[in-house]
Amino acid sequence: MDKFRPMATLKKYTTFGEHLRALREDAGQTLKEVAGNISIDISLLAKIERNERQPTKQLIKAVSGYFRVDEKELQNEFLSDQIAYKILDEEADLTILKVAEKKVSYLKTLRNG
Amino acid sequence: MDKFRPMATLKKYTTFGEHLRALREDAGQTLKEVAGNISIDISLLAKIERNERQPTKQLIKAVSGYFRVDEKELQNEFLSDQIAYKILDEEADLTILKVAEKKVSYLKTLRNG
DNA sequence: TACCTTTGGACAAATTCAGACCAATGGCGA
DNA sequence: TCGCCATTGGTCTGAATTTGTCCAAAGGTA
Repeated sequence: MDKFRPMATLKKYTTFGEHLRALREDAGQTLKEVAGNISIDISLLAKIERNERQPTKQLIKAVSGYFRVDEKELQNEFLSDQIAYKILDEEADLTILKVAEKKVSYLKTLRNG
Repeated sequence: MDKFRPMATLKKYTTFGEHLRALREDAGQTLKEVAGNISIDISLLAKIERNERQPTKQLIKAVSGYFRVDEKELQNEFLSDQIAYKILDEEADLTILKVAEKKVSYLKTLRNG
């Protein structure tokens, strides 16, 4: 335990990959260590940390278990990433988020009768 | 012109497909007519109207041109659909939209320096 | 130099999905 | 009821996308 290492978890994460990397560095582990423990290719894990590959649900489950963090939280981190990147890709206006929110509510009430 | 037909455009659309269908019905045209004019399979157009297939950008451009509506508007309709469906699929909380919004803003400022 | 970690590229495997085709269903007028 | 036209439903495939693998290259440190 290095009590002087700044905790990356204090930082506000902007992406899933950054979050994952912070978890690993806070634990003071290498890519090889983590990859070995969750049975994944080192290079793939590195790419996921750099957001060059998307994590599968399986991987999110594995890393949240391994680092003892809430799985749902990581899922949300990833999901909000996807939405943000899509909006940037399409150069869409942020107002569509409000539209999407209304659609969700509406579609939910439809399903529940 | 049937001045007594209720204009579906007065309705609040919930999905891209509904919007597209309303445009067609307001114009009083059949699937065959529209599909023929924009060179697309009838069945495919029907599925898109029922949200069983996703429109390509090409198709969005074609129909917005054909019905003389703003292309960007239809693109946004589709994009917000995608986001809404994703949230429903993943059973995610609506709060991730706020997170996504912040991520977009942050990533934008990064790109612009 | 030797060693360990991370990054990068190329490729194979797997997945995903629009689009095509045709059969089946539905509605409506004669 | 029959015939016609519009819509829907099911299956399949070609193509694009993307994960995951492997290995080489780069970077850092003692």
